[in-house]
Amino acid sequence: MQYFKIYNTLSGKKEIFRSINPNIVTMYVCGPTVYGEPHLGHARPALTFDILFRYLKHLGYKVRYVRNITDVGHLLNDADEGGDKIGEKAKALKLEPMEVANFYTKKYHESLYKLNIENPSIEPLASGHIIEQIEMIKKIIDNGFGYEVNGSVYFDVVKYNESNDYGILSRRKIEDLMDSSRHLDGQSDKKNKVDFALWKKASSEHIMRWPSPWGDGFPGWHLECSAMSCKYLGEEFDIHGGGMDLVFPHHEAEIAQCCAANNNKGAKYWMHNNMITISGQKMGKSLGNFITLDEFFNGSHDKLDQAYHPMVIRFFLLQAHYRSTIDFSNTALQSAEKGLIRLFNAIKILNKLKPKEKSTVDISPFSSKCDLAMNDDMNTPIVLSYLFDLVKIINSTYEGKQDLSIKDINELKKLFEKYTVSIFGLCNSEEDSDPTDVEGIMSIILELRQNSKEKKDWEIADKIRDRLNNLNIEIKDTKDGTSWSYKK
RNA sequence: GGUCGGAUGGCCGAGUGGCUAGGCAGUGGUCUGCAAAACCAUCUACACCGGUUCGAAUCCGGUUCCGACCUCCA
Repeated sequence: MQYFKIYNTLSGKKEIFRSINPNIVTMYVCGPTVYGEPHLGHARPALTFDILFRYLKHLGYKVRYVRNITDVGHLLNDADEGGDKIGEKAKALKLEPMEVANFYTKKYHESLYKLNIENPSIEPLASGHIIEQIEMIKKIIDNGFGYEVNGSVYFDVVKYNESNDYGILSRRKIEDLMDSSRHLDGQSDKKNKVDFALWKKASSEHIMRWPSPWGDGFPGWHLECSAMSCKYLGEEFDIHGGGMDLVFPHHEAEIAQCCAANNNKGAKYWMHNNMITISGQKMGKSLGNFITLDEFFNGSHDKLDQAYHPMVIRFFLLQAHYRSTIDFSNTALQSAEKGLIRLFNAIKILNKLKPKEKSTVDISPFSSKCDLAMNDDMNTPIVLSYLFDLVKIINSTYEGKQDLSIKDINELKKLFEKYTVSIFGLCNSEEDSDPTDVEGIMSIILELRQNSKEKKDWEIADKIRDRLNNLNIEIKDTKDGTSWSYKK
């Protein structure tokens, strides 16, 4: 019996995953704030938890996967001042804030679709859950962990820490936070500088605003995830995911809010994907060194030598473990592209292998080795390394240097289908989407070329090859006849 | 400054006490009318200094360098 182990940030260890309810997994992942173009950094958590979503389903769980869209709140800085990001963008573009949010939500969806990332079960909007957030604030106040000042409501971290552990997730001590937190300019309404806003009073020029028991305002930084996870997954659920940069303060605050409101930490397992770096430094909006997904897909960014197919991006990310940083470079991406083509070619060849009586290689351990790697905190690079071992076997079988029985060939087909397509979501879209019978047409062309070759009419044979090459179709002459494939 | 993580071959990137990651690139060969692909073989490692051990890239201590979080961030 194999167990699925995942690294839990809460314990700092890999733990055996056991769902709260048998056969059902509830999972919440922090989605983007939709005020800018989706970039490579957004793709990492979306992909990490897409793999988890797919894998859990593979393990036989019914999964309810909630990934939010943040379309309100979030001030530009921590000093309780400045507009909110969406509002500022709306002002700059002279648009309604909801136009900004909708525009970038659509962009986000389009990019994830291209990356073959499955839709979550529920994708709630923060703006659609203001009532739930207000209700949660009321509970926090009633339980004595929130206080109102001048139309804003703050979370009393110091008081909370007396009976709970603020820092349980990020392993921080409140004394250190008191020492190191940035000094705020001007007077703050907060009792302590570690306190955070649950509700902010809207200044007169603030566009995004809602009525509340404390006056017109908008919800605080961290509240929406607590309110929405609770609404759709319950006070206690299985997995909460997001980028590592959200561990503190965002997820720490979420735990505090949930405990303060419901006396329950919320998620049992906290999972965090690492960052994407560019020349060793985090790729991020605030650093201005990010590359948008569209730019990758069409190659339009200065730093890019070429366009990269979404599947190449997907494969590139899967080649690293989700808890490692992964460094972007053109050479790394180009390597990934070639590797992916090699993988796809082998899958195609696999379907053409001629079975023999008996296999000369033992492929039986591979399936469980792949499962073992996946069960070890989703070690996708290791799974890929095994698949590439199999690529070698498939290719050498095609060359006639190895034999595979029909049983083993079918075994391999199942294995590649399971990992490459179902779990890793790598699809060779060019072949899947072709409505015409290209195979049939190609076999006619190749037959004619074969006739020329037999007559040693190299001119015709080469012409066919060159012309097809111009159409992005590559011809390969092998012992068993000629094969063809798309170049990219 | 505080907390945490990292340093692996030309590049990317796994592993974690003894046995090979894998991809890309390089080199030599096989195949081929040529080409491409593929196959076979092969080369370049575990930041530095100590220690533990029969044995360490892997454990322990120290050093250097890098990064993340401590403001919004995926």
